[in-house]
Order: sequence, then structure tokens, then C-alpha cells
Amino acid sequence: MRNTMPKGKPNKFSMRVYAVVAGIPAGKVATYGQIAAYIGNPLAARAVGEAMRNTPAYLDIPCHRVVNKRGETAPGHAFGGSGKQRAMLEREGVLFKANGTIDMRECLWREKDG
DNA sequence: AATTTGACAGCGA
DNA sequence: GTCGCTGCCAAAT
Repeated sequence: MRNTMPKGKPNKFSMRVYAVVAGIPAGKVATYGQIAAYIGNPLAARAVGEAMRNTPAYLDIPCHRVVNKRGETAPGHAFGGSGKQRAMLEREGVLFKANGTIDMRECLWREKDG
């Protein structure tokens, strides 16, 4: 087996990301930039995405509630299919538009929500 | 140690 | 409204 060991490496940065993402209520979604800004790095949206990619399952992080600013779900190779993420979000109450994007105007997570 | 890539965001034309 | 360039952080090669 070529290094089948889990690569979960929750660093300080990633930990902050997980903490914020974990605070996202069901039926709401947050953007990478929003999370990045929340943890103190408004320009680290990219790093947030990387953290999500390394999100260990045992942390129970709703990474599916994290989408880009366009309201689009992950490219697809993340949750086993972009449709999967969309299904989970819809199941939690997130509204999707006809074009397949999330209605950010209503479903974007706000501090007041939590 | 250095370079490249990546689940992104913001600004200008 | 779209298209292109720049900036940031972390992980992989």
C-alpha cells in the first residue's frame, strides 16, 4: 500500500477554518472569502479551499456548506459529484436557482444567523 | 529549498 | 454582463 495513511493535518489555519465552517447553520452557505475574512485572512480564500480539501471526516465539518462567491458548488471531484453537494444543501433547506447556483441573496450565511 | 498548483476573491477594461 | 490580471495561504512535487 502506498502510504494509505490519512493526510489529515489540521494546522492552526485549517483549524480556524474548520471552527468557522462548523458554525454554519443548516440551510445556509458561506463563501471561502467570508470564512477567510472571519478567521483573520480575508485574502486567504484559496487557503480555505485547501483546508476544506484536507478536511478530516472525523471533525464532522459541513464542508458542503462552503461554496464560492458565485454560489456554485465544488468542481465535482470533492463530494463524489457536484450533484451530491447540491443534494445535501437542498436537503438542508438551501435554495438553488434554475441555473444550478445557490441563491446567495437568501442562503448566504450571516453572523446574525448564528 | 524552490517552484507549481489549487474547492477563490477583488478590481479594471 | 463578460474577460483577464493580481494577491493571498497552504500542500504537493
